[in-house]
Amino acid sequence: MPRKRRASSFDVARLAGVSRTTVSLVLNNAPHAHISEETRRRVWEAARKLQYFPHAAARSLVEGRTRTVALVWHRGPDVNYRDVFLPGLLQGLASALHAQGYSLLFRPIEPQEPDDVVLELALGGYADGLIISGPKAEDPVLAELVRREVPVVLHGQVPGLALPYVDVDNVAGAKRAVSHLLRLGHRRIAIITNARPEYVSARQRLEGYRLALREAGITPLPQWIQYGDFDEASGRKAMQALLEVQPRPTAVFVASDLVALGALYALWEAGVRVPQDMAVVGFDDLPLAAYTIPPLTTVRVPAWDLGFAAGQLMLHRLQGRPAVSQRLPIELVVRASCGSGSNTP
Amino acid sequence: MPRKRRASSFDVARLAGVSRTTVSLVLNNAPHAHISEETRRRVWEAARKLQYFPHAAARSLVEGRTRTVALVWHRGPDVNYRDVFLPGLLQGLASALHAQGYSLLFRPIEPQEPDDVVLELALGGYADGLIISGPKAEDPVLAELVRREVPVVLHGQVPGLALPYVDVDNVAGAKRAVSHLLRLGHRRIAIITNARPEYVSARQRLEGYRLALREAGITPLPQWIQYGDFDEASGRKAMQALLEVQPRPTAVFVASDLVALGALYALWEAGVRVPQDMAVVGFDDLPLAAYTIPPLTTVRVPAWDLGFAAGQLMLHRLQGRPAVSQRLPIELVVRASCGSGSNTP
DNA sequence: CTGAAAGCGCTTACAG
DNA sequence: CTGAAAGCGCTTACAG
Repeated sequence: MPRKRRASSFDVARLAGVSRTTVSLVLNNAPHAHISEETRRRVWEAARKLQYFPHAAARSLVEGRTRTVALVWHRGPDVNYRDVFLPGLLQGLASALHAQGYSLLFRPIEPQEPDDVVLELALGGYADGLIISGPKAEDPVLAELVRREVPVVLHGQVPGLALPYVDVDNVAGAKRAVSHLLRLGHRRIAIITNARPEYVSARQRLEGYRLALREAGITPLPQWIQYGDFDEASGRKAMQALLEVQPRPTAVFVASDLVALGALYALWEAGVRVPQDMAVVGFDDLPLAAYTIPPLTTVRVPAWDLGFAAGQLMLHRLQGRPAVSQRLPIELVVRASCGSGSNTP
Repeated sequence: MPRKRRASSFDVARLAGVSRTTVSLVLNNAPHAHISEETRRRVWEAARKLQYFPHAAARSLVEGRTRTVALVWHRGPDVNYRDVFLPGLLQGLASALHAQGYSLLFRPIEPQEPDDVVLELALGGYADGLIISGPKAEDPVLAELVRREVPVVLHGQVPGLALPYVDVDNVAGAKRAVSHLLRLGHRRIAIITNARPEYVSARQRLEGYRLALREAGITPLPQWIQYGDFDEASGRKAMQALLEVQPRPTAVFVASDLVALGALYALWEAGVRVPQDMAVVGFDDLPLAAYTIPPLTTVRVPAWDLGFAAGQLMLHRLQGRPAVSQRLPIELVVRASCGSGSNTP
């Protein structure tokens, strides 16, 4: 048995007593090849014995595809925020890809990197398709990729771009959260968004908030609407502003768990009890949400499912099947911070 | 300008009026090639104009290496725990690799997957080397990889294996945390480990705890030592046990922020004030540590640095340079939960 | 049912 | 200083 050198199809062919053609046909389960059971058995046995794996580069070269998909991870102002979802997203994505024999390349892009690097991923034969997370509408690379007919799936929506995407249903999620507060009897319900209004997700979650209030016949006061900026510090500041509003709101929908963490902190500092004096609902359902003080009622964002859906979408695109954008459904996780759940995580 | 078809070195050669050899020599900055400035300029110009990127598979095939490193991410009982560090680790790793033109393949391994898949990564030419996270000492794949001389770097130590690794200095970190509590005047200091004693990191952090106490002339009571199990629930349970101990400890070192989150929760439930009635120090410095109630004093684990160091180690190994294991230094981040920091995050 | 041969797109000795 | 040619390890028509 060879120790260092990897086995080639030639070695397998020799050991099995057949040609390299036959080895390839058997190992790839070629559909139209009529090969005897006995021959197949011998080839598989030889491959196993030699620990033979077809060389990826050789196969890529001849097949004209890499069976690899790249996740393009733009570093930007919201990267810490998205980082929380990266593990789930990556593992869901990998799961979809591996099921079809595809590999996953992870490619973070620093702000100062030239546009070329994304193009190179596709044109240099590093990946057959790109999953792009944190896309920007104005990004010229996106247009260039479309022009070169590179298969692309976006993680997060970009209005005005006809590219397939996966995302959660932000509007429905926010609406669900606020409806829950309304059902608990709250009328003065404020919002702290997850991000500044330039961000699509922030606008959509704000829209869900407005929709829920409108259905209840409530017009939110302008002071009820505060903008978060991805992190805990922004939530603390926004909550401090909210505490000044007269009459004080009795509930807040915070459209991000991280921002909500800062908001809870501000309430604790101010001696305002949650949920008695102020009910709080978050968005994301990070693992920590079950252990905030008190535990946070929140809207679950299924990171793994998003990754899996993105992978499926890409595989469909790569196989020429219709690739339709996915807006994944959300779910409200009721804990103690809204006043209707239990205090036990 | 071609739209769909990617340019090949042939296209570049024709446009620049030279041979494909010259194109390759120029674009790769071949050291011994004496080529006129004018020719170089023409080649670069043609490559730029055609958006030419050498085909990765073709290059891999001829060079006999992929310029790709795979991160092997074993899913196991501690995966949620390690997931918290994945974004930092990945991005640090990618940063080290990209600086040298290497790509990063992400490969999660599910528990039921056969051992072959890790071997295939190397023998099938998917990667030149493997970074293995969450390695197990008994893993037969590890031995096989060594036997086949596959370059491997471990994330986390495995005693008895002569493979290069990167890790934090768990002993020093724990010792530092406990020394801080001693300096604040605490004598009855308990510990909740990050994991069960089978885990190397749990044993090392416990050792740091013992070392610090010994230096202060204190012998810990057996009841002071509780084992966490990666998650918040285990921290809550361990803290509840600790609250029964008489006389009650005045401080706890919780060797994981996630576990500490559960411990803080148990203290809140029991009406025990932090830090007045019980000082708490964590380990990891997750982003949320600054916003627990009260903010958590903790030992920082530099995830990005660990990834970067792992990448560097691998590159050294791949270039035949000495690859020496790295134990990264730690740092104590003082906040409010220990009683000596400020309450402002 | 199986084999000999071409070719995927590069890099690299080797000639000139 | 530059070009013609071999070869990396596969897959796939094409013969037989």
